[in-house]
Amino acid sequence: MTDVARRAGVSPATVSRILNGTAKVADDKRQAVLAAISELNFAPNQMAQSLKHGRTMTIGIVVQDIASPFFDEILHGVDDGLKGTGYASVIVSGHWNADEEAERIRLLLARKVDGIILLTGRMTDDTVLRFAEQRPIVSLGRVLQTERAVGYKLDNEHGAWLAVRHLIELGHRRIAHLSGPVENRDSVERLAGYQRALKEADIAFDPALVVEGTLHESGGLLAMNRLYDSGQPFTAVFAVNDQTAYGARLFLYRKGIRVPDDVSLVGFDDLPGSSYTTPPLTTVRQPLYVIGQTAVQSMLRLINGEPADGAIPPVELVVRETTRRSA
Amino acid sequence: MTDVARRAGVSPATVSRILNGTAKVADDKRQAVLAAISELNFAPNQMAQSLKHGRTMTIGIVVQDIASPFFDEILHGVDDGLKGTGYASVIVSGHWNADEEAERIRLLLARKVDGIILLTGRMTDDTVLRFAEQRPIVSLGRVLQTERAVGYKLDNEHGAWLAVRHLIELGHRRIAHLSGPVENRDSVERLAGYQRALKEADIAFDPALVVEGTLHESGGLLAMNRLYDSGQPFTAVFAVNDQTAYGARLFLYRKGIRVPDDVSLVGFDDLPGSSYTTPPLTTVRQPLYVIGQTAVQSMLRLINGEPADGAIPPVELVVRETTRRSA
DNA sequence: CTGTTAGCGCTTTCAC
DNA sequence: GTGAAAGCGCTAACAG
Repeated sequence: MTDVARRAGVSPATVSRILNGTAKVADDKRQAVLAAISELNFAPNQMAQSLKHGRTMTIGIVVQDIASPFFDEILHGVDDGLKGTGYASVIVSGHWNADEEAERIRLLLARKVDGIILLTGRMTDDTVLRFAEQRPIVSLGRVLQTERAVGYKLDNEHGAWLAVRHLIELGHRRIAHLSGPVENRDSVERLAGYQRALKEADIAFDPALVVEGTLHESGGLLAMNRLYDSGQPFTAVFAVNDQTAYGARLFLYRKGIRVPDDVSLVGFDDLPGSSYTTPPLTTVRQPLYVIGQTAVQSMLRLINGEPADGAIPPVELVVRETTRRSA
Repeated sequence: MTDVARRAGVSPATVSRILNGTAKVADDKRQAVLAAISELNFAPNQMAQSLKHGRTMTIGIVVQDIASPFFDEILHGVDDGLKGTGYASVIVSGHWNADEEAERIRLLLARKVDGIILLTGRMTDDTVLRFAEQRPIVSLGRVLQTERAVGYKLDNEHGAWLAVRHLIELGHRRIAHLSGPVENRDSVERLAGYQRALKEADIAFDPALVVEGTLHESGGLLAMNRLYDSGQPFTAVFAVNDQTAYGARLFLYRKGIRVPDDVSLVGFDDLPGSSYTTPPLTTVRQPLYVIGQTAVQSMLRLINGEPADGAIPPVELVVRETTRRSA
């Protein structure tokens, strides 16, 4: 910048003023500076600007798994939300581990990100709130509402209830559930929704019909395998998420059990791939992309000291082709 | 840091020395400083360090689509490769558009990233080389080998050849190809591999059997639809990538055409989801994860002024359950 | 309107 | 071994 100033015969301050439109500058000097800038191919050092201003124009995103279609779709929304704002994002992964998550957040804090978007995870709300003292935090998967932290929560219980009620309306009574790990909040909430739907239909809850998976395809396959081996009769399966459903689907295929002719299958998430499975998966849609966008908007408000609410569209049932009336 | 120094009764310089192990410090002072650090919950401002050192410990990653399983898997490798190196990544998307790509790179450059990893894209090699004058660049999908830039290239032609030869060995003669956009290098190389395999087997190339898709599921479905409507007989389909194959698979399902009983299907990429399609997809495996890791390692070498080669494992055919002997 | 000056938080000679 | 001082590239307050 000093070079530019010298070349244009002005002071660095003037160059700065022109760059930022901070004050009026005589036209001839402006031209000279602009010329010098392009000749020198100059671009301001954002790092120095950040040091000065105390803001890095960077926001940190904590996902749990960087190669998951679930987080991907949210990141897509985040990316689009950030577009044109001048902010960039640095993405780190907590790998579903509270300690690692905290570690990564400290990393982001050391980098002086202007805010942190936390996509689910295993940390306690207290820990999150403590971090929020340093930087504003927007978090998915928890209910938070302070000056420095807001949280969004999907209605997992309701979503699961929608899915199971759909199955019940189709005449199914023996409805199995491939659940997620008990440590996972979303999973237990979905289990609760499953149970409520059964109860409302006066169907007795049978623990033998609930098998725990891992939220991944492989876990879904294994869980389905165990359910099958248990010999329990069932005509429908509600999987805790789409990936679990994919795994279950494969097991069923291997056994020659047709979907939906022999058993109906419902997932949860509506991942992008779910409209292209064979057959396309009936599932509960989470507005992943919108969640990402909304999180960014809230973050921007928080950064500017404005209040942020946290309204996202509700979950909804998407009926495709893996469910049908019970024989 | 000044606070820490004051509290410990030493100079800021000493604190710095302890933090970085730059020089020997008396043990009592060291204890005092360490104590002060933890009492004040102090962490050095990376921004200031960067300003001083001229390196940000950040590397920029340019993908083309942030919600694609293909880039995701590479990013996964990148993320793991970065682990423990002190570097963080900022990911931006070029959306398969040369101008946008250049724009994003300029953004990264303004942020003073220490290097840029370019995952495919539409920019010319010349443009890349010009950017490489400013920061080291590792690029996927092009052949580059200079002091400041290295490139990796998958053997698309060979991969496609493997896929089609497999089909031919199974007795197929009428093998259709769902291709990608002609602007896409990878796609035309795969088309070339398809043609070479046919030629080697003395099967005449029939342009009517090649239909262009978009590299996405929807394009695969449409392309398959057009092929079907054309009335051309075929017993096997080689799709330019897995996503195209997924789309094709769905169309076939809708028409009641069985895979692999009625038609065989091969993809390209071996996305994580491809082992869980119904049935699991035969495809050409690209070592996506390893590519990501390798790119990081090369970047780190480049940054340190060391030479970097660019060796990645070869593509290989993964035979699963969508191909079978022609009737 | 514009130049001078100070300082963001850290590291690194250079003396002592 | 340790402190004082200068400086990374920029911006903002203060004079003029």
